[in-house]
Amino acid sequence: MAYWLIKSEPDAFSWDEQVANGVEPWTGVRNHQAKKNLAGMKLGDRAFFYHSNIQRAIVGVVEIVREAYPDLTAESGNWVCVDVKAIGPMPNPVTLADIKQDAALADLALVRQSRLSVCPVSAEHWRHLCQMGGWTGD
DNA sequence: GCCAACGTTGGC
DNA sequence: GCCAACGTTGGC
Repeated sequence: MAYWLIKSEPDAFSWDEQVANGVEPWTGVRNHQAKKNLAGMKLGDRAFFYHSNIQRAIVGVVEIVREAYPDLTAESGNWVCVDVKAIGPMPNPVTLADIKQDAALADLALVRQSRLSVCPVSAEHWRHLCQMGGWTGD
């Protein structure tokens, strides 16, 4: 199983909305590297749900429940989306400031490529971030 | 095919 | 609100 991190501006689509909706199509990605990451997602993969801009913190965990398929919100280009399902909130949201202070997370894609909205997360980083956030799920 | 100009994203 | 990073566009 692979791990990911997906970003959303809470003004546009928040964790609360994700929880309320349950399963949500993750549309609107218009960046080739992010698209490549979306296309690499497999059923059952987990992803951190990150609030950019205002809050800048990992606030929840989602699971990929449908692999990449055409993003119908795209007017042109072959963009894709996946469906994600809320698993649960991060007990203690892990802020970007926390992440940046941790040397073990220095090469996290989130830090190195701040503009990439869909990032891979290694298994070690995933465990580390779960520990920081008090996530006790699997 | 190069590069300057410009737009967008996201952190601060 | 500003700025850095980076992607895209268009002139040459």
